[in-house]
Formats: sequence, structure tokens, C-alpha cells
Amino acid sequence: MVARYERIAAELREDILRGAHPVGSQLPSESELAARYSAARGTVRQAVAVLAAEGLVGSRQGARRIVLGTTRSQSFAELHSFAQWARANGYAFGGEVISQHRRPATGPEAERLGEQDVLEVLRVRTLDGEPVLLERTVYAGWIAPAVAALPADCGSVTQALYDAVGLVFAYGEHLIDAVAATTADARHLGVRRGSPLLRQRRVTTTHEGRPVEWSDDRYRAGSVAFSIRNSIGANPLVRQAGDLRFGA
Amino acid sequence: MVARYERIAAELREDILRGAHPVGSQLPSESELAARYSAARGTVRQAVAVLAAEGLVGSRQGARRIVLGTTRSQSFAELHSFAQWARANGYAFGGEVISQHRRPATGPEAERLGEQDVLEVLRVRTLDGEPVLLERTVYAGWIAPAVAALPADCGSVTQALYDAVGLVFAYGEHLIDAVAATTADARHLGVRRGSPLLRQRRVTTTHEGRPVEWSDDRYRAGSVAFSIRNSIGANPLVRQAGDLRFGA
DNA sequence: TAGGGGAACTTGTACAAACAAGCCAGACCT
DNA sequence: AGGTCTGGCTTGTTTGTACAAGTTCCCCTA
Repeated sequence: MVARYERIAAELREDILRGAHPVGSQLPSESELAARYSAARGTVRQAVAVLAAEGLVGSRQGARRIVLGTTRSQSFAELHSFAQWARANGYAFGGEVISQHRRPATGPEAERLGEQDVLEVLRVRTLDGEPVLLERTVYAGWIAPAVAALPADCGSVTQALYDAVGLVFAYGEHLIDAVAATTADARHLGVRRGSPLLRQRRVTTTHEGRPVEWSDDRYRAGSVAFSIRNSIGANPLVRQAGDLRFGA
Repeated sequence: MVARYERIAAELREDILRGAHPVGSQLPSESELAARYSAARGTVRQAVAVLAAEGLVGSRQGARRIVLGTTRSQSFAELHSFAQWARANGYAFGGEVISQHRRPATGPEAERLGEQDVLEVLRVRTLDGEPVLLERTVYAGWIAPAVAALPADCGSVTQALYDAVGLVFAYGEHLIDAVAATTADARHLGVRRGSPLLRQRRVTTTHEGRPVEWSDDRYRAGSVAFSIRNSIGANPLVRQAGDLRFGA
């Protein structure tokens, strides 16, 4: 059972993507939409708030809402899971575990994960056959058995963990910056040492705020970019491959 | 006149930052908060929704809200304006125009900005006296006169444009990736050619969806990182200086 | 003691109503 | 012609109510 406002949001989104409301045009007023869907104004408001959070429409008091764009930001799942992002965007992807072993947590790791025992996994992810991402992930001890049981070429770890033990990644904190490739980075990604890499470091937790993993992901320059559409109230984020829309 | 829910949100935020609600602990229920602030439950709901959007608290149906962290994400203004971000975080910053000239727009620029005539400005921004950011910005022709009138060492262009002509940057679209420093980049930032830079490209528009500027910003590696706290519904984004919380 | 069944609590969804605040266009005046 | 003003429209805020859905924890039972 999907919520009413979600269905209304979905319909409006489709209308926009279909071109019924071109970019730059005005959306119907809340009252009109309420009448059209036989819903209360508050419900319609929730629906358009969803679209605003996705960056599709903008709004300001007193004036009609306007359509800002047609590229939707799927945000969370796609930011978190390489596989889900790649699948959603139709890319051919793969992945393989390079090494994997349990060991005691270092000081900072113990502090972040709240555990003394961790599982460290080194993975390479490929896009269209090319290695583009080197993942160095440290899992908390309590989830380590489930992770260790996964096949080495597991496409989506997130999906596999959900299927296996019902684990849901609910919250994440990410830091994005640029670093030079180390010798090891360079070997696995097929680039020269010192070449620029896009680094994403993150801590992920469950619904209850229990830390699950701590990861250092490094993308080959030019392969992937992070994209943010934002307004005063909302900042969705997605990942994009190469230079799809911005020229040099 | 600030909205009621904003004031409640501000109070709750302060309580969290002050440690009254430690990380991992539960927030009072909506009913309790409603009683405490003599507000309707809906109003309190709006307030905690603000905190959730900032990534401070998480929520799921049926369970009390929990405190996720204490680092607030100020998002839009700080993502957009180097000066506002630096000031909010107490850094000493500066900036200087390297070059500035009007010229006809190239093909992609004309498409993005919807104008045939643009103003290109090259700026270097400093943090604690060190050059950390090279901004190559192209302004739409209609705002160019106001930009050209600014002093060369103008600290906050965003603020200055607001003061001068009431211009508000309302929406932005950003692309973040890593690139190698060109010879020119290297000279202005004081790094070696080929060293990694964090690149942020963005298009900014007004409330009405009218494009204002198109910019290519390059940060020296290690000087600044982008930080995102996200959950299913919200992805705020901030910029952070150096490695404040994540070790090597 | 381990497990099942509820009851109480908490957040999510939906509706209705009212007023505030800001925008816009047409009417009006100079 | 040009600027001002006002009235209607639209979004923003707040309150109140009701029910749905999920969580938590206690108690009772096997």
C-alpha cells in the first residue's frame, strides 16, 4: 500500500518527464491539483514537496511552482550502492574481491564502528569492463560472517546482505575529496601512480544508528562524478558516469 | 518574523549540539515536544523534519527518533558561496580577481546560460593565507555589469550581488569529480602540474529559473572536502576543510 | 525459560479550516 | 506613458482531529 501523496507525486513526475509540463512552465496550483486528485491540499503539498526534494520543481511563496528540470535524483540507494546506481542507469558493471580477512580494529575504526573485531575487504568494481573503482571496506564484526559468505564476484553487496539477513543501510555519512593514486591504487585501477582519483569515504549505519561499515572508495578520474541538484531546502545527490552533459 | 517550526527546530538543534540529547539517544516524542512548546503536533513534525533534512536525527515509523550526529549541514548557501562557508566555519579567507573580460559565449555556454554575451572571471580564493581554490566563472550578460563593478578583492560575490542588485541564487546544479592540475592551475594554486584537484562545476539560476552563472571551481587536494549526510529522504551537503574527522 | 500475544506508545498519512505573506496583473492616477 | 495601488490568487504556516502502521515491552503460557 503506497501512500496517497506518493502516488500523486509519481503521477506529477511522469507528467513532467512526459513533457506535459515543460521546463520553465508553471505547475497547476495546489488547489487545482487537490481538486483533480480529490485530495486535501495538505496531501498535494506533500506530493509536490517530494518533487521539490528531487529538484524537479522549485517554489516560492505567492507564485506558482515552476518546473526546473527533468533529470531526477534517486539519491540514497544510488549514492550508497555502486550496483544499484549502475543498474538504474543501464551500465554494465561487475566486481571482484581482491582480498578479505578478519583482524582487530585499529583505534579510529573501533571508534567509528564500535567494535574490536572487523572484516576488511578490498574490491575492484568495473564499468563496461573497465576497472573504475577500488573499494576498501571495513565491516563491523557482527555483520562480518554474512559478508564473508558472499561470493567473490558478488555484484551488489547491499542487495545480497538484504536478501541474506534483512540488513538495511539506512543512514550514511560521506566525505568526498581528491587524492593522488598510491602504487597499489594505480595497479588495481590501471592508471599511473600519482594520477588524480575521486575519493569517497563513508560510514553507514542501520535504522537504529548501529554502524555497519566504514569504506574508502576511490574512483578513476573521468569515470564517475557526483551530481547535486539543490535549492534552499533540498540537496539530492546522484552519481553520474563520465561527462554526459558538461563539456570540457 | 521567523516561523514557529523554525524556532522549535533551532531550539532542538541547540539542545542536540549542546549535548542534551547525546548521539544515539532518543528524542522526546512528538507529543511531548508539542506539550513542551505548546504547539500542535504538526508544527513539531515540521521542526523535526528540518533536523532530519540536516541529517541530525533519523526516524522510522513506530520508533522514537534517534540522534544521528552533531555536525550540521548548512547546505545550499555554504555549498554555493565559498565566503559564506568559510565565515560560517570560522576560517580566515580571501579572494582576488586574476583576470576578467567580456566575450561572446561559446556554444555550450550559450546553451547553458541562454545568452550570447558573457563575462568570464578568473579568481583565486585563499584559506588562512594559502591559495586553495581557483574559480573560473562565466556570468550571463544581464548580470555582467554588476559583477564587473565589484572590487577585485571582493570577499563574497554572492553577498555583494545581493546587496547591489538584490540578486538571489536560488537553485544550483553541481558536478563533482577529480582532475589533474593543468599548468595554469598549478601556477595559481602553487602545486605541481598533474597533481590531483577536486573539481566542482555548477550552473546557478534565480528563483525564476533564469541562469546566472556557470563556474568551474578547482580545489587543491587536501584543502577541502565535500560532506554529505544522507538517509532515505534527505541528502544535505556541506564542504569541510582538510581532514577534520576522518583519519588517513 | 523461551516464545507468542497483546496493549500502549510512537510515527506516518490524510483531511479540514483558517489566516499570513508574497506575487501578479489589471485598474487607476499623474 | 509611466508609475502606483489594490484585489485576487497562490504558497506558507498553524491548529485540530482521526486513523493506519510499525515498534517496544510486558505478561502470560507452554
